[in-house]
Amino acid sequence: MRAALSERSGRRRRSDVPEATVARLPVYLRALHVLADGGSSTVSSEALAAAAGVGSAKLRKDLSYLGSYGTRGVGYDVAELVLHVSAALGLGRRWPVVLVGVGNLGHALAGYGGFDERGFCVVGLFDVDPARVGERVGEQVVRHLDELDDVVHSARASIGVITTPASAAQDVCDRLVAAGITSVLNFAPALLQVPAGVDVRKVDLSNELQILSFHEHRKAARALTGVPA
Amino acid sequence: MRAALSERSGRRRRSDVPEATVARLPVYLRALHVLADGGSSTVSSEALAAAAGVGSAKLRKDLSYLGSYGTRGVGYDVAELVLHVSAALGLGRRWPVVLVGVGNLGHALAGYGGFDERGFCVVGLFDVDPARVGERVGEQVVRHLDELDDVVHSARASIGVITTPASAAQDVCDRLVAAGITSVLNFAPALLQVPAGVDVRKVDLSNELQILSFHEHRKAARALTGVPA
DNA sequence: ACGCGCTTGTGAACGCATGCACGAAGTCGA
DNA sequence: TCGACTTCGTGCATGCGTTCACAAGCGCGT
Ligand SMILES: NC(=O)c1ccc[n+]([C@@H]2O[C@H](COP(=O)([O-])OP(=O)(O)OC[C@H]3O[C@@H](n4cnc5c(N)ncnc54)[C@H](O)[C@@H]3O)[C@@H](O)[C@H]2O)c1
Ligand SMILES: NC(=O)c1ccc[n+]([C@@H]2O[C@H](COP(=O)([O-])OP(=O)(O)OC[C@H]3O[C@@H](n4cnc5c(N)ncnc54)[C@H](O)[C@@H]3O)[C@@H](O)[C@H]2O)c1
Repeated sequence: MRAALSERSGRRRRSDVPEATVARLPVYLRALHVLADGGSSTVSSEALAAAAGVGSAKLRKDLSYLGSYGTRGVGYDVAELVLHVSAALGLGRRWPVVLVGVGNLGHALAGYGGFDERGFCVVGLFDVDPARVGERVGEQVVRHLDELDDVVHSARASIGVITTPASAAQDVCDRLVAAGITSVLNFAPALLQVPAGVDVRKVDLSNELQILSFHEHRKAARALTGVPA
Repeated sequence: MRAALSERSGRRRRSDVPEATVARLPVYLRALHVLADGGSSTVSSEALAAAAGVGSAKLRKDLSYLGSYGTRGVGYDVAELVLHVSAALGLGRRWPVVLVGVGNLGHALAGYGGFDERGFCVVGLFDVDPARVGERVGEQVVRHLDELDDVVHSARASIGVITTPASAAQDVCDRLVAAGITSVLNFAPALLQVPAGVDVRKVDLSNELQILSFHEHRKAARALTGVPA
């Protein structure tokens, strides 16, 4: 019998949190903040799970990847858990974010206060349209895209948001990566090509609507054929 | 061939498409449109998969849930596949959509032309703020929320979008459901409670950023400790 | 001090999704 | 007409994620 706990690839290490769990941590964190504001000092996995809209077993397993921060027979200390989840998400610091494409959607995002409340702050707005450059949006002034490198470097930003038309998205993405950005949130309906080490998340509102229409379609079909109540 | 297809529960029926596949169909559809605009009349699973950013085996399996619309040795007919995928997504018709909460984000969505291009049309904008009601946004005039029932009923809308503050989201959702809406796209950071038969999809931009910051955090930690190369 | 009830943390079973590998089926050229 | 080549459709194995169920652990009341 050879080394039982091999650290061969494939084995899950201590600090290795499953992606599905990572995607739920922000939900838990928000639920915890609501509970904290409501005056709760401790919370059971059952109650927190209900507040987050998941099963309690799933919640416990998710939190167990971060460590053993609960007390058996009691539950979790809300304030303490907020700290641990925040730490896991890297929210111990405030992340500078740059946004490119200050159009319809970019304006809404730039003026949104919710980001600052959750650990992010916009340090730069960029566009190429001369009519946009110089415009004041929120606490920032829209800069020309050519200034991207300077701002990213001086603010040490590593997160970028793309709200340009799809046709410009890949080019903008390349410039973001060249400037040092290593995480991209993309609202344009385009598939971005990035080098290894750079993360991309895509938010596509049309996709969401089409997924809904798929289910609507099935509901309507089912109402006619299968189950007439 | 005998009818060996039992319709036992648990068996996957013909029209039963896995949820993960449904979520990718809009991506394929968009890629197909790009290819069609580019002049391609047929496309192989390999090429379409590359355009959609997935593996070719996954793409073929996904499409196989809709039927056998490919030609071995050739590939898929682009125009034909567009029709089949559109049909599966229920895009044979144009879906009327109502939007509640014409603030920062609501304005951006209401003025967005991309929805109309993809099978949806906004048939009503609603708010409770007297200052907003009456304002012209895009091709619509903002109505008071009290008119929701009338509009939903007369336009036969079944899809609703919520862009109100989180505190009002559940109340607005209840009113949407009461008016007859059976699919909700929610941008407010709140967990919505809905009766069975109503679908909800949530889009939370802060969550997306926090997921990115998790990975950024790990990258930074790894750069210091593990792999200095 | 001690047992009782409550809740966590986790091993194990299960189910879904992904990736591989290949037979089936169609096209194209000779 | 036929054979070789191309690509689809899919059974199968693998891995990931979810759910179940329960022992371990902690606080509290007696
Ligand atoms: N508006 C919405 O509600 C909405 C909804 C879903 C998706 N989207 C997507 O978000 C993106 C932006 O949408 P929008 O409505 O804000 O469009 P928009 O045209 O109003 O804004 C786009 C902005 O990007 C700028 N831009 C263009 N090319 C650029 C470049 N190369 N570098 C920097 N900036 C550049 C333009 O000057 C403009 O200000 C689009 O891809 C759209 O499909 C928007
Ligand atoms: N703006 C953004 O970029 C952004 C980003 C992420 C999330 N969000 C979320 O989207 C939602 C809207 O954001 P926003 O920036 O547009 O806020 P906003 O305050 O600009 O707009 C909210 C609108 O909803 C209306 N409203 C309030 N209560 C209502 C009710 N009961 N019925 C109908 N309408 C009502 C208000 O009158 C206002 O017009 C919020 O939940 C926010 O957290 C916004």
